[in-house]
Amino acid sequence: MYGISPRPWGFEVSLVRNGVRYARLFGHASYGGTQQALRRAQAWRDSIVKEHPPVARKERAQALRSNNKTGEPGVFPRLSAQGKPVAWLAKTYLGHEEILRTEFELTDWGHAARAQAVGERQRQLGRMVGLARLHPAEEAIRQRPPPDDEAELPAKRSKSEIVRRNNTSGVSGVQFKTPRAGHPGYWVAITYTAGKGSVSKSFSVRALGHDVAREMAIAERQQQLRDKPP
DNA sequence: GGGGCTAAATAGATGACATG
DNA sequence: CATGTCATCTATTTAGCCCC
Repeated sequence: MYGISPRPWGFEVSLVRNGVRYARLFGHASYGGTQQALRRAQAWRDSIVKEHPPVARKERAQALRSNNKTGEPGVFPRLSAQGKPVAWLAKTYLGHEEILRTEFELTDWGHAARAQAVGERQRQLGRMVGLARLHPAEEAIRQRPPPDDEAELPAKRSKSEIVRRNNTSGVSGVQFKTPRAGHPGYWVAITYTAGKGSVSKSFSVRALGHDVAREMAIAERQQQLRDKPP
């Protein structure tokens, strides 16, 4: 479930690479069930992970932080109580149990101490290996070959195909209405197009009968979807 | 000459809000 | 109501620094 958060309506995938967020939603209504939505979410998550491997640790360690004063990451002076530099040092974090550190005292090196530290820092970086470890699951995902039954998953359904929980007709965009008590009612087909409002057509039960009106409304809805601009 | 604490940066997880 | 976007919280990594 790495990078995937369960939602009441399905799953959300959200990953960040180099400051860019890659996020996508996989609702079970859109993807034909919880299992299929999860499979899709995982496939997409895997593709993002493979497309955007993390930076090399070595590279990341070179980034200058805002509190850096020397202009060289990992290189800084050791100051005396009076605030005067007494030595320059190079420090690099290789791992919890291995932190490299070398000091170049001014008494030994004079003005060359700083340059020595810069050079030493470069040598230290040479020992830093691997990619930034973002999450234990990352490596496994990058190795894993894509599943071969990917194509068998149902295609994403458009919003207009989704039958909502409160739908009474079994067909999205088709509903039965009774304007007032005693009225035989009518079937309506309605389709919404973003920015353009919606078109609708009604089919009277009094004129057509219940079943015919319903069938015609369903047919009308399908026609509306065919006419609908993208 | 280190040991160890801490701040800064980054990214995953999660909740709030928006939209059709 | 279902889906989409954004903000915020939290965990991890590691440079910078203090102090013995």
